[in-house]
Amino acid sequence: MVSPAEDIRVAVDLIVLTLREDALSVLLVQRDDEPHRGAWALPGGFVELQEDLDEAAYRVLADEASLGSGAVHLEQVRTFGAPHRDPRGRVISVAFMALGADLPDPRRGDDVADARWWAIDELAAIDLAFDHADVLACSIERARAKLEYTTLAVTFLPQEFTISQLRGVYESVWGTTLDAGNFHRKATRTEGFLLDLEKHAAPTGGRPARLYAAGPGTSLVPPLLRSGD
Amino acid sequence: MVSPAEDIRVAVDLIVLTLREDALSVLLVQRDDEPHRGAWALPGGFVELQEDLDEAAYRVLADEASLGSGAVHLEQVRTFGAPHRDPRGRVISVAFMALGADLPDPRRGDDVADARWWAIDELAAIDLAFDHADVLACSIERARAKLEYTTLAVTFLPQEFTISQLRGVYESVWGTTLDAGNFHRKATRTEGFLLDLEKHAAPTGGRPARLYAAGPGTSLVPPLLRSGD
DNA sequence: GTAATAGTGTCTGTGAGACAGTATCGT
DNA sequence: ACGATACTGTCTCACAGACACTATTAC
Repeated sequence: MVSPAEDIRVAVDLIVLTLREDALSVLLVQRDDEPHRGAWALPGGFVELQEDLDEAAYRVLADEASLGSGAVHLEQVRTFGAPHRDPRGRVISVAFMALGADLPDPRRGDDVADARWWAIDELAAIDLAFDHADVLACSIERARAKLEYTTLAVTFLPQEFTISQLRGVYESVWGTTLDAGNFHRKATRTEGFLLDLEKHAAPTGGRPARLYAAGPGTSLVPPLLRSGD
Repeated sequence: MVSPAEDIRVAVDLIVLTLREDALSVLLVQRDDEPHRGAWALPGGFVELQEDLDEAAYRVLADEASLGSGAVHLEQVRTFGAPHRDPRGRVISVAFMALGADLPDPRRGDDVADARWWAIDELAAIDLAFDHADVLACSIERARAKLEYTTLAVTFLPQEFTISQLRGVYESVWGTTLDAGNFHRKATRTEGFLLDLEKHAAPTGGRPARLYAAGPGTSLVPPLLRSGD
């Protein structure tokens, strides 16, 4: 069977999300080549022949963001393949979302003029390269939705955390405020969500908060809905 | 920029789901070529150079299932790209789920020995080609989950339908039984789900059922959870 | 009338949201 | 003492599930 698609190339694009000072932020790189030279874009790269899709994503994560695979939760979002999304030719891109706690400032990679974290709210002002604004919007909506019915929020936090910090994740990602008391009850009473470490954090001007770690569960039943919006 | 991925080919695979005699069923084709000659597989095909991914999916749908784009709801599921999933070489496949009402029996296409509907429950007995069992399982789980929080169930029904038929969709796809009275109340009182046509179906041995059409809403708030399972 | 299917009412338990109250720290 | 943060109790409303009841057809 002869392939009619020999000139299609396959890439992965990464939407690396973290919380920086309570703001949901994404890692962008400034392009050093045409097309879109000087524009900000999602980190990405072509898939190699002997490499699975998520291996490619991990490789790009290491190359362009100096992040090891242990630091993040990686998840496929969607594949984007409009014929002219890349002016160089036909490129189909598999978008991966990477969520991590307190990720470091990026070091500069190849083909890249600069790399930095952007708060989501800052991005209304700038134009992203290619269709990356769509890809990003799709991923952020996915992340927001998955906080509702999975335990994904803990991936934004260090190994040990307090309920207040966990609530802060929900508030920052959703852009809402939540009732502290009701959230506390809901989080602590949901089976499998949290592991009580039976110790306390250093106090920060009030009663010291109990420390928790991520529990064994991955889904939240019943879900934690952002109903009030 | 030289691509290191010139030999990767991109395909779409289709998971065409419908209800046949109250059984969730999928369209499979029997391969007429190596590899996996004689095995049953999901319909699929390579993406052409000037064609968007969903255009490719619609084309395959027309070629291998004689289904027009109006008849189905098409939705991207996930992309599968393990290096040796296809023994002929590196093939990355974007999986699309197509849901439709009462779809016709397929006519035979090219490269295909046979094509028919299989009830999901029959598939435990047979081995699908490539990684298509994984692809199918992933899609069915997606469909089951989306019935909970979207109005997707109506895509399995004709334009005009009764509440009983709608409940039948949920029962068939989830493999559960639901309380008729509670379901009726829930479905009719969820804003945007249904459009009351203010007429009745021909009776079938009992009180004639009111007819409804799909409403304008796409998401179900609050969701219709398969909690009892 | 009976059987069958459609649709409503009613009760009960669970849980979310509002918000008041208690606990434990620093100063 | 007081302010600040962490938790807990209580009330109310909405809704899911169980299930009894009424409605409208065919026979």
